[in-house]
Amino acid sequence: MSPPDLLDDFTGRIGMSLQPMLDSWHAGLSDRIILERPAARGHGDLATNIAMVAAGSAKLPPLEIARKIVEVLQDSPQVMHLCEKVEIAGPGFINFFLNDKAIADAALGALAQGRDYGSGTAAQPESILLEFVSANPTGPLHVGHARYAAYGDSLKRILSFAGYKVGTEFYINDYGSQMDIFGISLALRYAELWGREIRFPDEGYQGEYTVHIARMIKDEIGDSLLADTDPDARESAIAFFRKRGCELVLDEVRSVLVRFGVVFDDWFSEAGLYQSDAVPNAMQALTDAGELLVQDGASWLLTTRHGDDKDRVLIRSSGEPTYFASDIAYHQDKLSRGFDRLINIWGADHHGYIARMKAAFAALGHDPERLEIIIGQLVNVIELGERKQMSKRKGTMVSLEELIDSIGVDAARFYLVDRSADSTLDLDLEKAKLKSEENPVYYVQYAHARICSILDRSEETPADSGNSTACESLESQERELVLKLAEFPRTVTGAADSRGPQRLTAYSRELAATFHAFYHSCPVLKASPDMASFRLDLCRLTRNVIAMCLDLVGVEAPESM
RNA sequence: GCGCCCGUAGCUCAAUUGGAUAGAGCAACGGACUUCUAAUCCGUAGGUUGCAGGUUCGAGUCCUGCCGGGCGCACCA
Repeated sequence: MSPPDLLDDFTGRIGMSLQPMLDSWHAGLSDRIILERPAARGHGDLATNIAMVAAGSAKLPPLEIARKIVEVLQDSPQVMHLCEKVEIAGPGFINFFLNDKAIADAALGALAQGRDYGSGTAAQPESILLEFVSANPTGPLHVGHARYAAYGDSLKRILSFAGYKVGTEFYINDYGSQMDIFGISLALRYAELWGREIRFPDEGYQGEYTVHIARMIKDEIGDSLLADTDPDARESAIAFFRKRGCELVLDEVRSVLVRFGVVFDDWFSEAGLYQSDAVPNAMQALTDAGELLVQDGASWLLTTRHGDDKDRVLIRSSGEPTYFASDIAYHQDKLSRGFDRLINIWGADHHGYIARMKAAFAALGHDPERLEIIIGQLVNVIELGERKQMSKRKGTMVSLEELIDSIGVDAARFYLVDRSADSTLDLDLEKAKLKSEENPVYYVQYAHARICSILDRSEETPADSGNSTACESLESQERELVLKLAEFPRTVTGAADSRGPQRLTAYSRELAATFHAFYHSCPVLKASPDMASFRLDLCRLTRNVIAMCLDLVGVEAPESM
């Protein structure tokens, strides 16, 4: 159990001092009552809206409540010994001006926690299965997948840091008609490599990459399947190309993701579901629950009972199960593995699928709340000022590989995760290349490198960390830095709860800016010995927090630049 | 037509889940390197948060209706 950080500690002290009075007003300490850093400097270091919130149940004007609260706080040593002064402002805010000693102590307390500072804040540390990317294995990943990979992986890191137990999974859609088309496309490319005339079907995968894959297969098997690749090719040959092509694509997908810093705990094959009884079992469970209806020769899941706008086919009249059928079986499997919550990250083009999936959960007797679907908006590629539709089939796309090659992993990940997932992202690769040196990631990394350089030049060793005596008097930039550092635990909580990694990149920029300002006005190594020692501790803490922020979004924290 | 997402500074985006005077970066302008990393800092300028109502002590944030953009609405996956 790590000690509470500055904000939590102070909140606790206020709460304890005010409890009796709040009880008498039947107000309680609801989560609407917040302690936060006010935007304006003149409003103190910390502020609370408690008087305004309590006004409702106390049936008194906010300002009057605020006066009574401040009276009580003035008599509370545990609050006042941290404060310079307390004042009432605006419609009833109570503003706290902390004394320098309290601020300096907070920094040393945070530093003492090392890599645990800000971690383990989850209110209920549930176990979560996070599924993302899950691209069809019919070609390389593109920048759209890159966005989900960066977002999902950052979310995994953040949730884990916050104390959740998180598993990540890539669902391989290696079954169904798209795979058949992929197999046929490869067979045709293969024949083409042997000099045969081919006519490529419109719905085939025409991207250049199919040639490379076909060549790899050709090198493996020679001409042994050539006779089978005519327009009326034998099913077994198609099956071979489908399977081998899928394996080769997955090898590439896996390795480019590793390069991108994204490693999945599990890869789950849809085709594998069909090698077990998972799908029939799920159908049976739905039949037993009376949720299935046979009509027009097909089996329908009555999802309208659970809020969907139309019922959905699970088994076609041909007897073939739909994608939805195997997806239900897949989610049954996920639940059977004991997760409290399933989070799926889907592209915006799948949002229409949410209602039916949740309905299936309800039909199986599960609480749909356990399934959380995050919709990530799409990435548009801009070329010569024009929006281009990305299509794997036509081969018109910017691959993750190209993105990494042109701007690097750090800039790419920071850029992709630096904006909320629910706004569409336009990516102009040429512009991104030109502008990559303006990427804010370097601003943050530079602060880290700067600190490392200072620590490197100082006489102190890592063993001196945290041994400074708290300063009695601080410069304003020192106060700002500590207060900014004090926001880190809440930033992590906010990022985890709102599933918003961009909170961390935004925070890391603010922290870097605060540090750079501190750097310019507060010399570290040239200060008097006591002061130098304290400032070195501030540097260590800042370095740790920046490194944690960057790590939480999968970006390196370099020691020099 | 119905559903989901978005609309904030010239551009790209934030905004502590409803808090006080809406903030950063880029672009523009003016300053600071014989100094612990100038990939930095300090300052100036830039806004009716798409529009109109509503809810309340308080709205960029919540509700309703418009306008504009994106994405969906299969016995495809």
